[in-house]
Amino acid sequence: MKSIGVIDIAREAGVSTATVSRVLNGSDRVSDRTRAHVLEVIERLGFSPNASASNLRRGRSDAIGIAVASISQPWYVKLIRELRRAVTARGMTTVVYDLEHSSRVLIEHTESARRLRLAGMILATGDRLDAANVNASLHRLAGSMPLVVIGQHLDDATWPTVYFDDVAASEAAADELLERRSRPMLFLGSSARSFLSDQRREGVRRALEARPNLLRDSTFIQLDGPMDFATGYDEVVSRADELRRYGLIFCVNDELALGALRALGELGLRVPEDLMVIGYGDVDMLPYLTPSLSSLSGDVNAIAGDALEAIMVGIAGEPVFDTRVHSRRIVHRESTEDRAARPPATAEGAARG
Amino acid sequence: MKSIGVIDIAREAGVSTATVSRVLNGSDRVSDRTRAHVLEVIERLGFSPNASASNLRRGRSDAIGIAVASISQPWYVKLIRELRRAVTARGMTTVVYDLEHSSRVLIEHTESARRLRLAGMILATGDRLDAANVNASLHRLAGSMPLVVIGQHLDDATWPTVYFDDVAASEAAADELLERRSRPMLFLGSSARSFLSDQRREGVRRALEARPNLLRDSTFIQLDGPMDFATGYDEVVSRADELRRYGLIFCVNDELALGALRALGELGLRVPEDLMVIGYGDVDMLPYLTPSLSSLSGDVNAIAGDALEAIMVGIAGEPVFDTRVHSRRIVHRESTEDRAARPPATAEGAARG
DNA sequence: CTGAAAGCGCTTACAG
DNA sequence: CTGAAAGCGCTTACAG
Repeated sequence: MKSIGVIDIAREAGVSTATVSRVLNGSDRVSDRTRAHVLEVIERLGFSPNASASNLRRGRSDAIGIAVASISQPWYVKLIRELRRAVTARGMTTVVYDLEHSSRVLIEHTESARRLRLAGMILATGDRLDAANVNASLHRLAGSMPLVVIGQHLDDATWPTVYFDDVAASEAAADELLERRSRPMLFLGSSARSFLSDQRREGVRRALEARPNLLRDSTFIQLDGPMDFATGYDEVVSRADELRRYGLIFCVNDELALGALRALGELGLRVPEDLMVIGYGDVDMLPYLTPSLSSLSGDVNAIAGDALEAIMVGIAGEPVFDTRVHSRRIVHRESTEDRAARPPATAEGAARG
Repeated sequence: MKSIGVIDIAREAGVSTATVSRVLNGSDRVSDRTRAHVLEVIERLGFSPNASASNLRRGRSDAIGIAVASISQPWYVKLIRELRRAVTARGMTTVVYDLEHSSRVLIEHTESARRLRLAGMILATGDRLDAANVNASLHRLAGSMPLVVIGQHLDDATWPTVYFDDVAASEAAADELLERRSRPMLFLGSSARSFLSDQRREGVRRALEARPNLLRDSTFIQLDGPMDFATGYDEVVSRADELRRYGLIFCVNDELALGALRALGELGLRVPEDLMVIGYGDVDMLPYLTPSLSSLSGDVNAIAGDALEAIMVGIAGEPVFDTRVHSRRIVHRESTEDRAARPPATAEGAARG
């Protein structure tokens, strides 16, 4: 079936295609009477303007790309939704890209975004972007459209960056927990592929550096595979013999922490009495675990607001800020409670964390 | 900056734009020598073909839309990834739409898909699609491109449908659990807005119908808000006084079940000794909870395979099957274990469920 | 194997 | 406020 175009609408309405186009685009250079008539015809014929033709003629798309490290991580889903809400409110649209933590997929998506001539791209990932092929793709992308990166600053970036200071957040959190319990730590999950996990480890290391005897007996585990529930579980179970050396397990994300929690339970170790556990990201389910999990939380809306401002200013062709840094806060729940024995479970209202 | 086009490539390579286009599209009507030369120029100038121009001229996009009820639910994320993998392997691309469980967003996205002249749309949701405005959008969409719906069959559907038989799955599961523990049930989460939750309740109801005395003392809770961790928690806490009446809490999704689990723990009720708990969806984290959560599992790949076949056949313009039905299986973990006292936690290897 | 030229469906500067 | 016409950057039927 041949689909309906502006020509069909123009003929049916007895006007020119220029007028149809003006109605479609909300131009005020159309009389109310003409506009109403044209809209009626559009509605009646079920006309939907061809976005390719429109974008081609205009020389740009009205869509902003949102690429995130993984849509299976709740923080990124919140970010996508907040950005979509804000972008839609400005009359533009969004295209979502799930990078699946894969540099191959990242490169595929950046090429796709270039072909689509998107209005701009917001890229949010903690995975390293400095591999040669990824870096080249990013620079090519930034040469085609405004780009904003959320999560990490690259030395050779020509684009604005918004991120959390995870070194400071980790150091502050580790410091606070070491004050409470002066014991060695097990750090779970730095990775050569993840920029953020490096930052998080670095912060913890700094806190331990001020306590050399604890640093000596602490362990930093590097993970090369996925950092998910199974890995958190496996890593803890495989270290069953040495766990009593530590006072805290510090995980680079909440998934690892949840897996660790399960493993500790199976091993008969109590949380927080024997070992405290803390994660990163503060996903929604943490208050509902038993024990509820503490985590380092980062405000989605603050980041989304900055990214949106940067991309809009960039689209307008104006100069954009270079870098914006946000801070995280620690959210204490049962897994880092300072207690010798568990209080009555209902007392804390932990589910309202 | 004016971006590079086929004309620039043609001039630089000393060929016509027709030849450049043939190289871009992998036509075999180009000599190897010419092809290599043109590709070199494309690479050197960093040329990226304008998708709008290409789509406009071809009259179609090579992108398939994938719209899911919510990207915060892991099953849908798996579906998206499996579909993307398969679509990419066929040389096409995907566009992801997150419906956020909102009919308004669904309508926005279907209109957007029509404007983009997508090659086809795969829509996966358990939310009701029979409201007048949603239904009209779907029929308009199906009039514009091949459509496949995953999750529910509508009587007036003109498109193929793939779904799980959740009535049968719920009935079988409830039956099995009632055999083990002949006690009334608390069913959590049917909703006027969710087709799937209706199906799931219906299956449970049928299993109870064969046991009238249990049916009489069972309770079916309708939820109008979100069906998330907080709701599962709140609903159980607010029924603290009556919980001992029940032998099982049957939840329409895993999120509710997790919230319920936490609430039961706070109330001092043991799972599964006092109450069994089962969810729906079998998300990855369930084996790592304490106790690990039982759930009804559905195979993503089988559904994705059928949906992909249907959309591809539809794009080819050939007749497509009407309906394909898949079955779910129950995955037993600690929360439905038949036991009087908890065995040693390490015994079961639950984390490998 | 290659090129000249038409045309996909819109939008917009220009003229009235 | 409205219309005639050019043109966005590709692809493809046609001719050679």
